Amino acid sequence: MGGVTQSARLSGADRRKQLIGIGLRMLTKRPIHELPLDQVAAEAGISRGLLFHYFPTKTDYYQAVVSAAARRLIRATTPDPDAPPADQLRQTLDTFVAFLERRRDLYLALFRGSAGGADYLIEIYEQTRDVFADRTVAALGPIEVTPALRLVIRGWFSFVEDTTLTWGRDKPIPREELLTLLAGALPALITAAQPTLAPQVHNLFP
Amino acid sequence: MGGVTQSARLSGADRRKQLIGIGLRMLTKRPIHELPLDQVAAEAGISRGLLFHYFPTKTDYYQAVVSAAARRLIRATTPDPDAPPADQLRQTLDTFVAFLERRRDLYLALFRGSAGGADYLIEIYEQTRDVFADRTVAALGPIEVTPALRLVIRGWFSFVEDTTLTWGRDKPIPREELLTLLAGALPALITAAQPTLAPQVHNLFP
DNA sequence: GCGCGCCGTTGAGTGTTGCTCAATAAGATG
DNA sequence: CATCTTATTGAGCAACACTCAACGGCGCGC
Repeated sequence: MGGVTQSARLSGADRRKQLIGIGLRMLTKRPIHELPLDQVAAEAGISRGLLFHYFPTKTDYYQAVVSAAARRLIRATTPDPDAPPADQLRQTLDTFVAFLERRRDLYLALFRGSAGGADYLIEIYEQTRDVFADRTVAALGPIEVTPALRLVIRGWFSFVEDTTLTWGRDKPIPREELLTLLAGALPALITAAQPTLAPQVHNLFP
Repeated sequence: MGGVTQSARLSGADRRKQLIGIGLRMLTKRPIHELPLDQVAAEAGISRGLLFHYFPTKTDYYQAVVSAAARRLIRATTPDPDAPPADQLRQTLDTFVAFLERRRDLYLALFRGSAGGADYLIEIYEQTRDVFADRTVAALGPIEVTPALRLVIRGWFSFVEDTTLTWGRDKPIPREELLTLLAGALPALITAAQPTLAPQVHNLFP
């Protein structure tokens, strides 16, 4: 099983990183309420008491781990800021699908699973989605963001997230076709919601 | 607060129903790991021991409650079997939105965020979605269900679910407009995924 | 009406787990 | 070397999930 390394004295920051890393790994396999903090401490080679020194409650620890996962996701999907907006959106989509392929269990356990849980988890999930929504709006160029459009953009993210996760189970179509489908869905949805925007949006993905 | 009724001797089936009903109510307010089974027992006016007689583990109890919620959702959105397929889909959509409006917390707590995604919960969620996917396929009439189409239909459900939940927070557009948007999204997505189906699908919602 | 067994019900008891706290030891600073 | 900071420990507590042996009301056969 896990490498129960006898650990030397670490700096606070390093110890936190180590503990969060362990959580990132272990919470991918079991849900939070099935993970005793004793096991985390054992894995890190420290006493229970020290764990509580860094994370006063189990909730604090969990929150820190989920936040770390969110940061990873955002970092992994950050597009090249010098590329044209449409390309940036393409990149985000592509890297997002790649992330979900590689870290499927982590994503399911840490985001999807916690999205309906406690408030502090919903908060993290919402913030993450806001980042993607903002990137999408940026890619659309200078158009008025009506409430309906904002709704559709967030909904499109859900569509992308869920379709990719479902696709990842047995990959019933080629990856390229999936990406085309996901990309094509955005102008389709926007047009359905606001037909006046159709012309501006149709050449989003040439 | 809760009516701690001193309860008489009940039949097994009735006691189960009562306990599940209590779970349905209490789990809407706090997540499962913050709900001691003592409180459930107290609310029902029985001893802890009896609770474990009906549900051997806390997981068993939780699973039973989530299943019950899923059955409620499916029952509440079942369309009139004698109506034409397109009407049935309209009905499902309308009642689904109504359900999410009325039982928002319950839906969020028991489906969207079920405790870090244990397998038995994902299973229930998947089965529920399958029901909606099947209803949608039925409404489309006799067309070949390709893998891509199946993906899009599931994805549409996610779009509907999430958009409605987001909309429910501050209702930035009128309810009717939301329904039109959600309904219009299905043919739009299908067309985006499979242009050959466009003609058959465009008069889905007259 | 009477014994008898079934089953809903209880309450005390147990091991694990989240969390506290006072005391220790290792490194940095003067 | 003295002192101050801080990472670290381990004992101890309370809450909770879960067990188990015994009780008691109800229906059944006789």
